[in-house]
Amino acid sequence: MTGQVRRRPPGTENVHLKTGEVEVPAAEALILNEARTPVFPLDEERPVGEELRLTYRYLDLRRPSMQRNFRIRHQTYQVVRAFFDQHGFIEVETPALTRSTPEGARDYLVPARLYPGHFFALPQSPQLFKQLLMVAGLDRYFQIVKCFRDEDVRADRQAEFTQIDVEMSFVDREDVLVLMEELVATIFHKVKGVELNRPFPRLKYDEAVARYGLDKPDTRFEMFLGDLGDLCARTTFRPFGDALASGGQVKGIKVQGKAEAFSRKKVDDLTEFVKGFGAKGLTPFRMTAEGLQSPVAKFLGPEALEGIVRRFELGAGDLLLAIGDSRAVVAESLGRLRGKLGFELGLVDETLIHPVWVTDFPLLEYSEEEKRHVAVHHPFTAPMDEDVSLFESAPEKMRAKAYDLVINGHEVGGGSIRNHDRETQQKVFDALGFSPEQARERFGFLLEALEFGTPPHGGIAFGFDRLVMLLTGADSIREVIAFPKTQRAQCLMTGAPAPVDPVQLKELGLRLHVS
RNA sequence: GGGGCCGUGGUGUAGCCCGGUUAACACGCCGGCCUGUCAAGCCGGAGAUCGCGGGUUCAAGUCCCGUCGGCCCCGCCA
Repeated sequence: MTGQVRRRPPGTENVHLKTGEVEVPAAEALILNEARTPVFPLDEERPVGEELRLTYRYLDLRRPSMQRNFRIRHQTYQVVRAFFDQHGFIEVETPALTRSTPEGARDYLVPARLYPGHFFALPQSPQLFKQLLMVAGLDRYFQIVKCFRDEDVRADRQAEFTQIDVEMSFVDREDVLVLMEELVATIFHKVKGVELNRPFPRLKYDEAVARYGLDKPDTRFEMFLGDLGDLCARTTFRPFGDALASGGQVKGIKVQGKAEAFSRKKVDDLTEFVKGFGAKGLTPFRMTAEGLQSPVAKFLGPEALEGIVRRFELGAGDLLLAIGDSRAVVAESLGRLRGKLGFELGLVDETLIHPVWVTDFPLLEYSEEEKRHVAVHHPFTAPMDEDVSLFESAPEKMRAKAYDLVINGHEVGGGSIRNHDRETQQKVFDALGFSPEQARERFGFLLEALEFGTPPHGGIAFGFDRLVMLLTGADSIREVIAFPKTQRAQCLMTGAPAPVDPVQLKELGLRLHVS
C-alpha cells in the first residue's frame, strides 16, 4: 500500500488501536497474496489447544506472546555471545555425528551408509569434544549447541534441546562459579532488567537434601524439613521404628496455621501424593490449645511430643507432616510435598528469581539395576582431592568437584572440574566397573589425550531453553522452542518421525523387524 | 512400562456424575442493513451426531470395555 499518512478527522479516531489516531488513504493497493481464515484466533484473547498449535505452529508463532518469547530468546543468544566474546572465549562447533557413549541417556542413532552395521550417535552433549579442545589449547571455549537425548519428555525437557556449553583451562571450581554467576546475572540484567543478588547462595548437596529434600530446591520460600528421628528413638509406632532401625529417618515439615484447615481428607490426599514417591504414609501432628495431637501420639509418649513441639517451634494451629522411611524416600517425598505446598499455599512469589549453587555432589552412586557404581554427574568429573583415598575403601562416599545452578527449583546448569590426569580418570573408570579393555575401547582417545599434558580444566553447561523459559515466565519449554515435539516425541506439523523408502534402508544395509 | 486429566461445529467451552424430543453459549465464518470502515451496532444464515471401535440399553455425547491422540506426573533423563 502506498499513501500519505495523515491525522484522522476528529471523531473518527479509534482508541482501541495503537495507530488509531492516524490513517493512510490508499493511493495504490496491491494484494501480494491472499490468506485463508486462520484455524484458530491469533490475537491472544483465548487459549488454544496445544495439539492444534503444534500442527499449525507457523500460525501459532504469529501470536504476540510467541513473538515476544522468541525476541527474548534472540536477545539471550546475543547477550551470551557478547559476554563470552568479551571474556576471551571462542565459539567452536563440535560434531553432531559422533560416537555412541555407553553411559548416560539413550542415544539417537544415525546409520552410517559406508559402514553397514555401524552407527553415529547424535551428541547428548559435546562433553568429550570440549575437553579435547582444552587439550588442544583453546583455553576458553563456549558453544550454543543442540543436544539429543532419547528419553521421555517432560514440561521442561525435550528430546532435542539447546545448551550453552562452556569449558575453561587452568581453573578451579571457584573460577567457574564466579564467572558463570556473572554470565547469569548479565543475562537477567540485560534481557529482563532484573538484578540478581550476588554472590549466589551456595548449598552443599547434603544440606540441600537435608533441608529441602531435593538437590534442586525452590528457594523462593522458607519451609524446611526437620529431623525428629532422635525424638522417636523409642517409639512403638512401627513405621517410624522400622525406618530408624534399618538406617532410615523420620522427618517432617511444618505447615504453619493449617492444623484446622487441613482436614482428614486433605491429609489423605497429601498421603496419596507422597505415596507416589515411595512413602508408605504421612503422619499429621496438629498443635491445638490442648497440646500436640496426632494419631500416633500414644506410640510416642509425652516427652517426644514435647520435643517435637520445641524442635519445630509449633504454635497453636500449626500442622506438622511427618514421614518415616529410608533416607532417600523421606527426602524425595517430603521435598516434593514441600514444593506442592509452597505453591498451593501461595508461599511462592512467582516474580522472584532465586538462583542457588548446589555443590559437593557425590561422585558415584550404586545402581541396583546395573549392579555397579555409576557416575552421578558423568564419568569425567574429578573427585574432591581429599576424597581420592576412598576409591578402594568407600567409593560411594567420595564427593565430586561438581556443581549445579538451580533457579526456582529448575536445574538450569551443571558442570564440574574434570579429571585431567590419566591416573585419576583410570581410577574412575575402574570404580565404574569398566575393564581396562572396555575403557580403552570406549574412551581410548580420551585416555590417550590425557597423556599429552592436559591442563586442569572444568566447565559447565546451561539448559538454554530452561533459561529462556525463566526469562519469559513460560511454564513449558515448548513455549520457547520454535518447533517442539510432543510428549511422544513427534512433530505434529511435519509428521516426523516417519517411515522411509525401502531404497534408503537398503542403501544403509538395514532391514526392519517391526513388531 | 505405569498413574492421572482431557478429546463435543473453524476456535474455546457447557452438556456427561442423575442416559430420553430440533446438542447449548461465546468468538469466528457467510449474507444483508448502516456508507468513515477498523476490536462498533442491528438483522438473518450456514456449520458439530459429540476422537475412533465395540458393548450395555427400547434409547448413549451421557454408562462399560478397548483403542488413538494431546497434556501433567512416576520410571527414565551420566
